[in-house]
Amino acid sequence: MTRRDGARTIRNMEQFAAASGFSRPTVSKYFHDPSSVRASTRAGIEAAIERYDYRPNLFAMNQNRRLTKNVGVVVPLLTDPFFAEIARTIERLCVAAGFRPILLSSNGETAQEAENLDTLLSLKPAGVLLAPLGRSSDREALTAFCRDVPTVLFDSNVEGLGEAFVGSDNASFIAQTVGYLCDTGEPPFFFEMRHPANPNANKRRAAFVAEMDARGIEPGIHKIDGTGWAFEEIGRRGALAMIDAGAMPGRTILCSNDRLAIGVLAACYERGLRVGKGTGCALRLASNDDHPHARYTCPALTTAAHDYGSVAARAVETLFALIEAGGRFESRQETLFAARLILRDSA
Amino acid sequence: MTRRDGARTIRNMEQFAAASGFSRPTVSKYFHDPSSVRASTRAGIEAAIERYDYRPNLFAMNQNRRLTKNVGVVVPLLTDPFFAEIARTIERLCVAAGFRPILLSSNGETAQEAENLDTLLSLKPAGVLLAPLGRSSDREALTAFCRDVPTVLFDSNVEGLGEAFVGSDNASFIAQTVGYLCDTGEPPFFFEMRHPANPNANKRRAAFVAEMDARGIEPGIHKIDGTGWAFEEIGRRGALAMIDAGAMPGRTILCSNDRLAIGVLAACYERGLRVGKGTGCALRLASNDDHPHARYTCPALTTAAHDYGSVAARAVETLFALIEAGGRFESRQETLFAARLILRDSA
DNA sequence: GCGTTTACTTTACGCGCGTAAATTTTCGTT
DNA sequence: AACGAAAATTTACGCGCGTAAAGTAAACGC
Repeated sequence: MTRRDGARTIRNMEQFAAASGFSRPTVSKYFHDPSSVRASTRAGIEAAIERYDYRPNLFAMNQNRRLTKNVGVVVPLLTDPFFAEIARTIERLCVAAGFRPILLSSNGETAQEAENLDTLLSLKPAGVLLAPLGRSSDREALTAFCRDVPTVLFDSNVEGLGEAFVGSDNASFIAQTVGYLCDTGEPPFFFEMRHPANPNANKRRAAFVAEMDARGIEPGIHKIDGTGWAFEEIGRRGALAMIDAGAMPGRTILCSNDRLAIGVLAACYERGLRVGKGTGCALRLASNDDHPHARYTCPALTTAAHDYGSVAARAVETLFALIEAGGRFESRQETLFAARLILRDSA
Repeated sequence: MTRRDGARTIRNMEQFAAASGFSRPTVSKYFHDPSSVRASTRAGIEAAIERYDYRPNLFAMNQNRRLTKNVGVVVPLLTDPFFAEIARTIERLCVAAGFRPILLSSNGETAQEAENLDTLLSLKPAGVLLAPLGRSSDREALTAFCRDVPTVLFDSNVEGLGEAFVGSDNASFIAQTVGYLCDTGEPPFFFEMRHPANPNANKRRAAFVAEMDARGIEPGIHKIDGTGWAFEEIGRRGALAMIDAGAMPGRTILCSNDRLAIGVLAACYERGLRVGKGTGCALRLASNDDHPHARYTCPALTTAAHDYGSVAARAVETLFALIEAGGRFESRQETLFAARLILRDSA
């Protein structure tokens, strides 16, 4: 016997209703929406819940419901603290709104992402918040999923997918970092992966080129090899190769994202290159994202910060609006939040 | 209408059984355990699954099952990459064994941990892998939960709770780091939080004292203030205070864990103290855990590594054995894995 | 070829709850 | 006090599947 039931006398809603002195349909209605019953009734039922510690069977509840109170949350990589943090915020907001968030990570793998959507499908979620892998997503699978489930994309946009997108304005990130770097010294060159997994990376590169063009400066870009999601290691190796080959295009680096920058910092340290804005420093390094760890690198990373809270809040709000609208919007909404420049010691 | 069903003709197992040419009970049996039907039958059903893309309703399946194929995985803080990584490994193993892992984070909060267990309870899991908060856990709630659900603890042990514990041998961590530091230079002093949230911290301190005693050296311990799970910031502030007060008991630091060490490194950098084993270095710093980030600190962190893989694998194995044993072991099993010393540049 | 085991089918019931329709009770209002 | 609206109750059925029992068909050993 796996489960060892105590002396819990109440086994189902029928018995609970009898014990609490109300009818089962009324109790059912209460559980569906407590505010749908009279205050006195509500108080009575809640007292009975307290007394008997009863909660309806989750599986039976959802079986006959067309849409459940489940909300799927899919992130590309949960071991990345950035996504862990935003997921945590989203979860909180969902719970506060009476929904049950189900957090899934795609672990950077196409197959896992598709599998996650498959899992969600069988959980009949009221809606899904999806941060797609991006380039390596199975577009067909995602499209099919979005046809069946009200979905709001966040973090990474995939054109036309889902009913809405909420994310950060990559141009704003680049404008601020480039602006700061140019105003305080030598213009930066852009450091990124040759084949970035994330669509934001492409937007950032384009924004960088545009921003430099607008300033009449030739945009320098250094592309490094490597695939996958181990960005720190990719950044480190790319930086080591660049340094050792004497191929550094300048002395001010703007990394596409913080995780790459963390790797670059490690490489610089290994090669004895001091990073920072002081006189004894060999180069300046700035980046984008304000990764939870950016505060604790050596030196602390100057970076453009996502508006975490706003992105998470708006994504959740949008999903709820979508659910109430019946799962479809007139047109696909895109919301972008501006970055906030965080000045630290690296540049 | 939220869900927009395509032309899927098969709506339930009845229809699927008819279409596949087998009876519903046989199909039901197949889904419960594919190996329980004849190979030819299995092939036929699988062909039909392929053709009709049918999957049984999750909620209806679990409603009448005493124990589901769900397995709960609860970690104290998912934004900590250490837990994210171990959770990822555990999830993989569960899926491979045909179980459905449900990952929940307690976010460092007592109430959230209790809530997670409550959520799991309603999901009728076959078993649960629980890494408790430790000191701040609601012991009563955990005890009640373990009475109802087969539970294996991991990472943090709580005496007497759950049917088994799988974790790392803190004494082995300390023995290796202390041994190395003592053999290669000045003996270390121990750097830790005054009121650590995690029980492993207490074991490590005790092991440190014992190890130093065994070597006939007075064990120096520096305790810092701070509560919560923002260890990097706590470590940083503690180190800044220590440095600025000139209260550093020595020039070799052994941190209780890597996240504190990361904060200490940041503080040292801010104060211009070079960390490492070279001649120009002001102090050496070693730590415990081999946090995913330890490779990318500046300098890279010398640390004692958890045997991630073994802990995860054994925890999962133990849980499956527990489930097969009917949810109870004769006696509470405790399995500890030794640490592996990772030499990098910080000491 | 027989008997035996194993696998499958038929039949039937139950799980716990959603939910609709019709009826009765309760409440707030004039 | 009377009345209409709101809320609760009664009754009844369905969801999709688990699962037990009894009977039938297929596979196996010798």
